[in-house]
Amino acid sequence: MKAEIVEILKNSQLHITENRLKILEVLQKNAHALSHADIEKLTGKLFDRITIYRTLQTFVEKGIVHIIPTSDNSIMYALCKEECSAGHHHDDHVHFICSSCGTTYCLDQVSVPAVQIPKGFSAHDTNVVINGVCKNCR
Amino acid sequence: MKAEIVEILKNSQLHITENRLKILEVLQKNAHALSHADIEKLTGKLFDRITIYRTLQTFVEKGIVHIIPTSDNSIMYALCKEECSAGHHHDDHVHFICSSCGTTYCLDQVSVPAVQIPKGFSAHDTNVVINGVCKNCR
DNA sequence: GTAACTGCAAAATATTTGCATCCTT
DNA sequence: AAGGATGCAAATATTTTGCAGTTAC
Repeated sequence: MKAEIVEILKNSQLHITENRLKILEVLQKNAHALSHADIEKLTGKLFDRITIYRTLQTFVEKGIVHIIPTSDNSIMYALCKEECSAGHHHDDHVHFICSSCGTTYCLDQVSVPAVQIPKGFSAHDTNVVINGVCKNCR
Repeated sequence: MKAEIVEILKNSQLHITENRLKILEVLQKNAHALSHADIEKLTGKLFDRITIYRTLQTFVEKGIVHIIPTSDNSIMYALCKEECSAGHHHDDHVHFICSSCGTTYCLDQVSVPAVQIPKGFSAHDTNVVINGVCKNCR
C-alpha cells in the first residue's frame, strides 16, 4: 500500500517526501473526495497550509488527483485512476455529493453518458456531479 | 424587456431597486454566465461589491439565477428559466465552458441525460459541465 | 410606518508570492 | 552538488458580519 503510493510519485517524477506520502495516504484511505480543509485536518496539521496548496496543485498538474467542483464553491480532491496522465484527466466517472452529510463520492462504476453538443463546439471532457442523499443518510 | 425584469422581481416578492434591475439586466444581456467579478465590471462599479454578493445570494435563493461551478473554483451565475422556483432549481440543461475564451454557455437545447446511480443513493439534481472549445474559438 | 435593502467599516477566511533553508536524488 | 521542496513572512484576494442610514412598499 505504501509502496503503491511511492510508485505513484516515482512515475510522476516527483521527490518522495513525508508531506506527499501523507497527503496521498489520507486521500487513499478515504473512499470519498476531500477538501483542502479536510486534508489539513486529517494530516494533523503536520504541514503548512501553504505546502498543502502547493502539493495539491502539483498533484493535479501531474494527473495524480482530480478536482470535483461543487456548487458551494469548494473544491474537492480525489485520487485519479491509472488512466490519467499529466495534463490529461480522464475522469470518466460520475460524482455524487450528499446534501445531508456533505460527503463527495466518486462513483467509479458509473460512467459519464455521451452528451450531444451543438455544432461548432468540441468537447474535451465532461463533468457530471449529482446532488442528492447518500445511502448512509436516509 | 425592462418590464420583464420587473416582473421577475415582483414574482419573487423582492423590492424593485436600481441595483437589482441593473444586475438582472447585465445577466440578461449576456447570453452566457457571469462571475461575480464580471458583474462587478459590467455594472460599472455603481454598487458595493458587498451588495452584489448579497443580491446574487438572494437571487439564487429565490430561484432567479442558478450557479455553475467550474473546476477553477470560480462560480458563474446565469439567469434561470421559468421552471425554477425558490429553493428548487431545475437546471435541466447542460453547461459548456470554453477553455480558450473562458466563456460559460448555458446549452438550453441540450438536456441532461439520465444517469444510473447505485442502490441506496437518491438523486435530487444533476449537473453536467462540459469543458472544450466553443464555436468562436476554433 | 415598517420591513427590506444598501453602504461602510471591519473582521474572518482563503490564496498567492518571494525568499532563504533544507532535503531528495 | 543541484534542483526540487518546504516553511515562514507578507501581500493579496475573497467572503462574511454588524450596524446605521436609506428606500420601497
